[in-house]
Amino acid sequence: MINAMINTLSLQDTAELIREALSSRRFIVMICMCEAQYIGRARSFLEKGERLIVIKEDTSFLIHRPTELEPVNWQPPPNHISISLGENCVILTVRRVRKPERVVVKIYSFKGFFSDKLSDNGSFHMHLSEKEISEILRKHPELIEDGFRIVSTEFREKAGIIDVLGVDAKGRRTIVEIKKDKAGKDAVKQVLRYVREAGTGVRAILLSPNITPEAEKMLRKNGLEFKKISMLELSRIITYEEHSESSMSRFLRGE
Amino acid sequence: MINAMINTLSLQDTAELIREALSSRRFIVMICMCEAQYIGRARSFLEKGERLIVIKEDTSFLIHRPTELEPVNWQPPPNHISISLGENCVILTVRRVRKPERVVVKIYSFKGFFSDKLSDNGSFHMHLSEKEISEILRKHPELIEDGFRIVSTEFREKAGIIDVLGVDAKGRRTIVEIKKDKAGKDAVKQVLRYVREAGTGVRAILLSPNITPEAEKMLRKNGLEFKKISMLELSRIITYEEHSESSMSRFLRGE
DNA sequence: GCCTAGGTCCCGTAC
DNA sequence: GTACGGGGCCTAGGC
Repeated sequence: MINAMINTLSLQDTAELIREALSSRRFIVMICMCEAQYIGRARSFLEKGERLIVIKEDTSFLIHRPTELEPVNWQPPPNHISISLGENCVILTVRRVRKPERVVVKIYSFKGFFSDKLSDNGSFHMHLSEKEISEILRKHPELIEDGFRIVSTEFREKAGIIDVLGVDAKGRRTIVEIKKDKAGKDAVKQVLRYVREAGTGVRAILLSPNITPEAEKMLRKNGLEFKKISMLELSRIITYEEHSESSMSRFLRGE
Repeated sequence: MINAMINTLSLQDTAELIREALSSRRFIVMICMCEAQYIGRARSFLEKGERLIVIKEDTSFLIHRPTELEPVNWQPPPNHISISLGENCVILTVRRVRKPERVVVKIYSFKGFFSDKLSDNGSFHMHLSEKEISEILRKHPELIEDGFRIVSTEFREKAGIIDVLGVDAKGRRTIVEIKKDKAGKDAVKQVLRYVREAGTGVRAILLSPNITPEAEKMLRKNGLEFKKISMLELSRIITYEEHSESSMSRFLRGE
C-alpha cells in the first residue's frame, strides 16, 4: 500500500496508519521531517531534518540521512515499537528487546510513505561455481595443503567425476571433492564411492565452506578428511587475478 | 516528488524517471522486484524478490531485504551509476569510483517510488565515545588515580595510538588505555604492544566498565593493571558540564 | 596510497 | 547466555 497523500492526513490519522502497518508487520518506509534521540550503549541526538525511516517486517529499524552510506540511527531486531502523539508530531519509540537501548523519533511531517508486505523468497549466494573453485585450486594447490601437487581435475571415473586428483607432500594419492555449499551426508557418500573404487591407501579430502555435524561424523568414521575453505578468500583470488591479467578498465566496463 | 503510479509507466519512461533523478542528484527510494549481482572483493548473486533500493544524494547505494538490519548489497560513495534497458527490466549499474567493485541490479517492476532533494541541516551529536572519555579524564585525572598527572592524550606510537599518557603520584610513567565496553583479550593485546614498545618501568592501566575473565588473566600475567570506570558516572559529568541550551535539552524537556 | 583503531559496529559460532 | 573472530565490514585520522 502506497500513500502519496500522507501530507494531507491529520496527525491522528497518520499515527493510526503507522500503528496498523506495525500491527500487521508490514514493511514501512517513510520520508519525513524528524528528530531522533538514542540512549543505550552511548547517547546521541539528531536535530530536525528530512530523512528516510525504515521499519522492516522483523522490526529492524533504520534512519538514513540524505548522504552517507551508514544509517545515523538504527536498532537491530527484535524491537518493541510503539506510536504516540506529541505536540505537532507523531512519536515513534523503538526499544530493543534483548538490550537496554532505545531510539525515540519525533516525526513532524511526511514527504513520502509506503507500507506493504514484501514478497522475497530469492536466495542469496556468495557464489563461485565448483568449476571455478577447481580452477583456482589448480593454480594454487597450496590452498589444499602445503606440498600438494595436482595431477588432474574433473577426472572421469566409473563412480563419477572426481573434482581434483593429486598427490600430497608424502606422496600419497589423494582425492579432493569440492562442495560450494555446506556439505551434507550426500557429499560424504559421494566421496566414499570414489574412495571404495580407488582402493586402499588413497586419501580423500572434502573441501567446503562448512559441514553438517552428521556428515562430519560419517566422514570421520570412514577415515575421510574435511577442510574448510572460505568463498570470500577464493573470490578475492579470482578478482585479484582478473585484474593482473586484464586491465582494470575492462573489468569496470562490464562482464 | 512522489510517484505512486510508477507501475503504470513503461520501462523506458521509468528508466528516464530514474535517470533524471540521478542527474539532478535527488534522493531515490524504490520498492521493487529485482535481482542483483555483486562483483568486487567477493562475488554474490541475489535472486529475484521484492526489496527496498536506496540511492542517496552522494550516490551511496543500498539494497534492503524485508527483514534483517543489514543491507544485502551496498556500495559506499562515490559511485558512477548508470541506467539501461534490458529484457523486461531496467538495469541499474553501480560502480565504485575508488575501487574495482560493482553491483548490477535488474529491476522488473515497481511497488513504490520516491525521489526528491531532502533538506537536512540538523546536526548529530554523540556522547561518550572513547575520545570524549579521554577528554573527561583530561579534566578530571583524579578519576584515573589520586595524584595522576596527564602528559598527553592520543599519543602516536609505532605500536598504535596511546589513549592517555601520564605520570602517577610516585612519578612513574603510565600508559592508560580506555575501552568503553567490556574489555576482551584484544584490548589486553593492544596494551601489551604499547608496553613492550615503551620498555621497562612503565605502568599500564586498562580502564573500562568491565573485563572478561580470560582477558584479566592475561593482563595479570603480564603485570598490567585494570581499573573499572562507570559510564554512568562519566555521562553524569558530561551532562553536568554541558550547559548550552541545545536542542538536546529542549528535546528532553519536551518529553 | 597504506596502516591503525573505533563502532550504539553487526553477525555467526563455540563454549 | 557470553566470548571471540570475521566482515565486500565502514569510517576517521595519520603518515
